[in-house]
Amino acid sequence: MEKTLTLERIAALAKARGFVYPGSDIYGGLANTWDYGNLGVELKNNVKKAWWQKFIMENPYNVGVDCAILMNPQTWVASGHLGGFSDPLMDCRECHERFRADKIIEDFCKENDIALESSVDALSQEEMKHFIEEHKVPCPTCGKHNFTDIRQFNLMFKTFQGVTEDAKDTLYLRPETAQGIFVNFKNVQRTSRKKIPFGIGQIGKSFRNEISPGNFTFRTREFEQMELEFFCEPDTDLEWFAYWKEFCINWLKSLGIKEEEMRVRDHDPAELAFYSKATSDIEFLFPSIGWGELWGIADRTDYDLTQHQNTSGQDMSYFDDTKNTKYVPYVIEPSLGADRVVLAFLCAAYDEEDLGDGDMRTVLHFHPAIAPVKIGVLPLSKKLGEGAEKIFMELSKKYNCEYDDRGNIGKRYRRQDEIGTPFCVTYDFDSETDGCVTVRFRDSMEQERVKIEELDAYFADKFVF
RNA sequence: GCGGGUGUAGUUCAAUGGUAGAACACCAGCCUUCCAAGCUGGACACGUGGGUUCGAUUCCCAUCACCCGCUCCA
Repeated sequence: MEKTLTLERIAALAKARGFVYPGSDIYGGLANTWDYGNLGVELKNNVKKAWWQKFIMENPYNVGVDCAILMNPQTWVASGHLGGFSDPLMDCRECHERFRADKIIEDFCKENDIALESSVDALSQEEMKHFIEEHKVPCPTCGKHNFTDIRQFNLMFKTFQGVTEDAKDTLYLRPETAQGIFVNFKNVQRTSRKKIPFGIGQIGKSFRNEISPGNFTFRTREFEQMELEFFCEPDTDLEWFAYWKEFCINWLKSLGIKEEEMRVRDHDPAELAFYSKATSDIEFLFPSIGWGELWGIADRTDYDLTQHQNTSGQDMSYFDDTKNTKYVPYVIEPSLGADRVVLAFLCAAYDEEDLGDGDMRTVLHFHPAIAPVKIGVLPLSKKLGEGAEKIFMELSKKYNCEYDDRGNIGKRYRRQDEIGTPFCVTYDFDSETDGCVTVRFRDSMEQERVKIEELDAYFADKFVF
């Protein structure tokens, strides 16, 4: 079973079968935008549904929200995105490589034992530029000293509200869904009557002006997140951190991600974002890319709520009436990229099976719960259309089905295999008299006879997870 | 963003300074009827915009997109 699967092959299949197309195709495209096609939208919706089901619907702690993408800019002042969500970049004019000014200074100081009065992060752009000129800091790659000016690269998309493009009307597209949850913490707590610990989940689009997106849908500037902000008592945060880490891993496993395809990577203290006390990434082994982050689980402490409390002047604390104490809750945030995890499921499902004698089939072994098409309904012959159509109409009320009467039956099975349809129902000449159909399984290629009137009950438990 | 490469049907590949061919896929009809590649017919392409030229898919420039590398990634 040795084969080198590449992202390119996945992207090719995705485009050919209607999972994902390049965005704005007829205008020559727009870099790193992708559109989900007829099958892709089903797959993605199923994945989102599966997340919502386990994290919100079935979960005793959590409730959901759906917040606006545009928010009062004060939100980003409080969250730190307006000040800190940018990198000071400069290029070497000699070798054309690009560096982060703060990184270069940091490394230079370490190497030459120079002690800065304050941390590099505290330096302004001017001061960094000045430092680099004064010390004739060399380019780490070519050793020369000929840099461009420092340019700030803010990762937030800017836009304008109203008709005039005035600075005071500047808005930002949210770079994460989390802040919508934080600003609504009091609202949701009150209306849901939840007691701590409890969580608020959200699925929605976010936008980041990444310097270099790429690798198919792995990193795009517009992407969808599935985030949970779980509020708990201070000092219980590390327990909940472990709890949710386990919960997320189990969710992935239950939908067919194998243990050897994922790993957990704990950030070391130096790597932690300023708001975080602990962070673990669940990574997936992508073809071409290698290990890539799927799910970031962060202990955000009381950072966000405190920031909003200070910036807005609103009380963000919670009163625990069993213990008669008041505190700003701590937050555990498992944040999952929807497009990323869809890509992971696509990669994990992809298989090319050698059936011997040069016969090969491409199969997507999706878990039935996320398969875009649940059941293929196939009349053995076109002449059997009437009976098959009736079954299709009936099953379509509950499941996304596909009806196909073109070409021979073997070809149609292969076609369904290639888009990951777990079951095919074949209506044949005997069906007319015995009232049974053949149910054929994608993974084993085996089949069994089922009474037409029992199909409903037969499929009832096939798509749960 | 920088350096290098590539751009012809949906896909994989031809050819050409003067009507762009094929295979697979697709559609219609016939045959067959439970695991792809039977017969007949059909639709579909020179990424975009300029320039040179009597004439450009072919030569030149720009642009866009993709691939590889560097960089970056809350």
